[in-house]
Amino acid sequence: MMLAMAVRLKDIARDLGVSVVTVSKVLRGNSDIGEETRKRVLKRMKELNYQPNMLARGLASGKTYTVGLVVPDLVHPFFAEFAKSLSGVLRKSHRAVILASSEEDPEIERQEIRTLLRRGIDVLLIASCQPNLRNFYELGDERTPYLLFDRNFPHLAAHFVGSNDLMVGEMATNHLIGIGRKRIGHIAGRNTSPSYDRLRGFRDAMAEHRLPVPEDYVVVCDHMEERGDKTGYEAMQKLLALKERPDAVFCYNDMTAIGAIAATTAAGLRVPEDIAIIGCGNMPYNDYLKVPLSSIDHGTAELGRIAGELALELTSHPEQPPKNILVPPTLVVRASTLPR
Amino acid sequence: MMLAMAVRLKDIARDLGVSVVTVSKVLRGNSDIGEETRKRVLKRMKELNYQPNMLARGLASGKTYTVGLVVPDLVHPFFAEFAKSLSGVLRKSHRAVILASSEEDPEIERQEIRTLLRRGIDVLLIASCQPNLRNFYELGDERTPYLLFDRNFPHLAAHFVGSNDLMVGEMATNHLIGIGRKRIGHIAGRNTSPSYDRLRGFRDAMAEHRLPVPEDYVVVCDHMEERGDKTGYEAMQKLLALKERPDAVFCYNDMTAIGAIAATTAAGLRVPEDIAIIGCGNMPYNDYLKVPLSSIDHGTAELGRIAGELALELTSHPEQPPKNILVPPTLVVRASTLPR
DNA sequence: TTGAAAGCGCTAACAC
DNA sequence: GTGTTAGCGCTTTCAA
Repeated sequence: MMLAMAVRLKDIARDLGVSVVTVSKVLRGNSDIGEETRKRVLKRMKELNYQPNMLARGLASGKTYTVGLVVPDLVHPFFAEFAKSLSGVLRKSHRAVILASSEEDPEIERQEIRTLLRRGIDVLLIASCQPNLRNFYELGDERTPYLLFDRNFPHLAAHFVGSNDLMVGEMATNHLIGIGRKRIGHIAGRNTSPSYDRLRGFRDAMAEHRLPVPEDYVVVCDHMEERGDKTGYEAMQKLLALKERPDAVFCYNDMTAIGAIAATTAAGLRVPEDIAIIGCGNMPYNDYLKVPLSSIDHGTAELGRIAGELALELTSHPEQPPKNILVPPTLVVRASTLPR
Repeated sequence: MMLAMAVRLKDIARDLGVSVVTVSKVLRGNSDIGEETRKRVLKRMKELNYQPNMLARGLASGKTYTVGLVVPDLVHPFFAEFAKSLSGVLRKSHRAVILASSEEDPEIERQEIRTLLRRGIDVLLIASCQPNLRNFYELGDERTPYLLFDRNFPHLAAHFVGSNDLMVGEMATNHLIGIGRKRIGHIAGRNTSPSYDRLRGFRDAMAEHRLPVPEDYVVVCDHMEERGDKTGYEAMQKLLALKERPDAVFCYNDMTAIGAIAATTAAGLRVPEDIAIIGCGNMPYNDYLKVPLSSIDHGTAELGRIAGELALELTSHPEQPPKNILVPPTLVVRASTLPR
């Protein structure tokens, strides 16, 4: 088989007796080209199956048609689905996604951001695992626009796309109150805006119904994402050990809730009769669990779509005031929070 | 705040009164540079936080330090975990991953392969959703080495990394036989090498124990990945409708098995007492299901690691005879296949 | 040990 | 409409 070297604009120009610039203009749909020339060029391009070299184009034009994506953990269904939805949007606009996983490690995140910038991405999307803003100073020095998702930094004037986590907390809590529970606990995350906001939503809803939240009814944990079931199990044990234990618990995410349910049944109690439990994320397997798990769905695919569209907009109009897009969540009720 | 333009080799060269070439050599650790010069250059690079422009480097050298990854569905935990593990390996070697999702659509896959090649990746990793070899002809024309994973094409002399799916089928089936089952069915996939191989393993194991496999005991399905639970549910209904229904079923993957269990219990039968069911993939939530699900674990993280290492090797030695690396699976027993 | 020259494949600005 | 010139930031080759 003939192994053809990659075809270049130069080859087409030579074949047709025109200049490289003319060919380049046709390629980019530039209008100041004669109809006849355009046809000949396009024909030859097709014949040779010409594929533009994006490195060269990027170097010359400063636009790479590439988007950088940094997630804390690709295995977490939320980030996987977000990435999938995002890449679908970008594919339609002929953008590629360079993927980086920070493994919830700020130092790796920092390194990955650097690597991405070196590659000349047009825009960066990041769900940062930083507890502070350090990694963003580096970004501040660049002209590359960026967009936060899932995890916000209110003090950073940056674009953000995420679920409305205040509503998540309120919605979950109001649902538990609505099925007649009064002693409601919360297994919370740490150091991320969804953690803060869901907790705040929880407190707001409780306050509104004049229900007390004893200090030890809120268990704050690390590692909600990676081994959430273990985290949830241990957190729930603390709640069960309280003198007056809760009759309902709102868990930061579904895996934590699964662990919490396991701890509850291991202690000889029933879900939802003794303790109702709700999670967040609405994982596809929630229906098939030992106790089908109620959850707050934050519309992951839509988040990915919106983030993709905003990212595209930023590539053409980088200098615009920060947008803050919050997608409202929805409640999905299953057996784990059925009324008594 | 000072917004610095990106630092270039030229800037460092000017500051130090040396040539760009000298700086470039220091950057790449070239040995023919004086110790004194090297130190000065490195110092200045650090001071200015120099980051090489990978586009320019790629264009000039032909090496991009970038790997292309094409998966059929990023949301499937197997591909998500594979991608995570792979990107971990590549990060340590300062390679980036460009991610493309084919959505199980051969035409999208074809487009994505083209896009990746335009970007000058050093090596391509792909779990192809093609039923045939069409998309690979394009690859054959290029000098970019590529490596198949998860899904093999035996007639294509290409590198492959995957689980030993023949063993997967045998292991699952032997386990079901080992707990005393004799009428064993299989819910199978279509058009992919894991489907063929698991089916073959199933048949081999049955034949070895002189157990019959009636034709309608093998239900071949599409869409095992995306909505596997629905697929499994419907396939299981067919098996349940048989005059002599199976007393055990080996399902292509865990989601299918979950659907199969749902269909079984919906029909008023018990798992595992009436029908034992085993899946494949060993998803993290298998422990928490209504019926904890036995499964074959194919060591996804290790597959990703191995694929990453082979990919790196291919970037330095592209022309080597195709390797075929099969990782042996392991059996994980849970309640869904406990002996009566 | 260092650097000048050439070029990777493309685009931007401007002349014709 | 089309082409010329210049250059993106880096590497490669080869001469000094």
